[in-house]
Amino acid sequence: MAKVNVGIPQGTRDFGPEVVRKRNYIFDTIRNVFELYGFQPLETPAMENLETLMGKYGEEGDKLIFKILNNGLDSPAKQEQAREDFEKVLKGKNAVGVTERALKYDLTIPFARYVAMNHGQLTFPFKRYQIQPVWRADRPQKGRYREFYQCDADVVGSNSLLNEVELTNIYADVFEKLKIPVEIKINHRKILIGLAELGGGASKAMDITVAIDKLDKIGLSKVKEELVERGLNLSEISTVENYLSISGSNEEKISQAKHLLGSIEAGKKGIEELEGILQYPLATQHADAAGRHADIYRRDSPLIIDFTLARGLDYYTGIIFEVRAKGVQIGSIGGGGRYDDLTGLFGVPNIPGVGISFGVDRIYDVMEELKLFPTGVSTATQVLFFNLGDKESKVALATAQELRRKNVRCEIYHEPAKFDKQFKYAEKKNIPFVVIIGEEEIKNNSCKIKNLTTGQQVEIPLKEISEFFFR
RNA sequence: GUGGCUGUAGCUCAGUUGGUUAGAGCAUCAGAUUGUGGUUCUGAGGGUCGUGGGUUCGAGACCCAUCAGCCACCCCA
Repeated sequence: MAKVNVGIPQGTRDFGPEVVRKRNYIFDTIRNVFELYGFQPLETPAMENLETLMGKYGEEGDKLIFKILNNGLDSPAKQEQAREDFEKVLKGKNAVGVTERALKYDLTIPFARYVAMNHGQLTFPFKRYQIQPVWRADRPQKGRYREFYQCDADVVGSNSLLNEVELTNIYADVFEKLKIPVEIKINHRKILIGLAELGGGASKAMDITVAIDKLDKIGLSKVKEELVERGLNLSEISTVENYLSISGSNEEKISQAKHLLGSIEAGKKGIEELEGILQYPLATQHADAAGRHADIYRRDSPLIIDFTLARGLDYYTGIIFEVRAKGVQIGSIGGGGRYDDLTGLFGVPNIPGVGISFGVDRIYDVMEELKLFPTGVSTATQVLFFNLGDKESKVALATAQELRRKNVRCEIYHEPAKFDKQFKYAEKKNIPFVVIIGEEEIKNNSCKIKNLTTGQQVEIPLKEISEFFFR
């Protein structure tokens, strides 16, 4: 075997036929739900102007943006400028002479850019969904890739809480359809701001959220250590500790939060909105024929208040979401939230929005780990026609065409071969039926159909074949 | 960006303190079987031991470098 010296960039992957089918199953499920809720599709370019992306994802985010080297840097006319700009790059600055485009980092900012560019033509509220790859120059590890797909749904141009309710319903709907047990955690940025005002002042908001976000990972005592490092005094820390000790059902959490933060304007507002969302029923778990699920559902609601939820993206200002799969050690498989004024960054103020995102690649990993893909997903061809010679294959081909016209997916074995081989081919490709048309069958005007799953075989008149597959 | 682990057949992995011609299972192909798969049996192909250097009489094993993959931190989907 020749040594192949080829590869693909770190953190990227090829997807073989089986994997593509499974991924499409996820994409289709999500897309259908988006459509059910009245969202419209949008696609934006793989790359954006660098300045569109820079400064939107926080300092860390900027470092993770894949930048594209300008073409023509070697042209003599530009060489001096290129050299000068490269010096800037070495100092950690951006220089348009070297790079002025970048691969998109998420779907939300390009969407905001689109809305800003087209706000004159759009009817608001504008509800769009978008399913496209994004790129991050992160170091790959479990559940983390450098190229991965996001599926976003956003509503812009409306302040109504009903949008948040609909989006949580989309989350619940999709994950129910995919059979992934999830927790949909919700929190509110204003509650975090309220906490900061109470414990250290608004300027400490970032320090506090960063620290408490780690609670479930590093534990309370380490969080307190980190708060000390970040310059909070003892009484401030004890305020934060009180906040973190909030527990119980959603209702209990709300009432404790009111007690602690209800006197602060921001906190009060945040709590009210969380309460507002929880008042709506989450209408995903449909009663089955016997009417079960109908009332146990409220207790099993995946919607859970988590006051430690912070989320990194700078632009969120209201409700924030994060979805985690139960029983799988992987990061979040979805996230989102409300932003007051994203398009303001592009010169068009006063268009608020709220959105959610699905991480398909992680959802795939979760479903693989929990073995949740339905068996039919990898069935491509439904019927294999055996090839038993020249004359026989002509009949087989004609019959296959008849079935194909009726949308049955068929193929004919590519050359005459022993039964053994043709059977094994069908097996390997997971084809459930084989049709045998040989000399005998042609004489009788019939065909044999064998179900490879059950092993049962029947002989029927050739002209009844399509009925067989539509019983 | 920081740290750790692992690279031996297509895949999963053995390989003794450094010692003859580097093994197994699975997979592939052929045959037993010229109209009935999944089971079984027989046989075959397939390796520059990630790459480059070093130590040694001798390296798959030890040392250094490098590349790749995985994992953790940071951050995130």
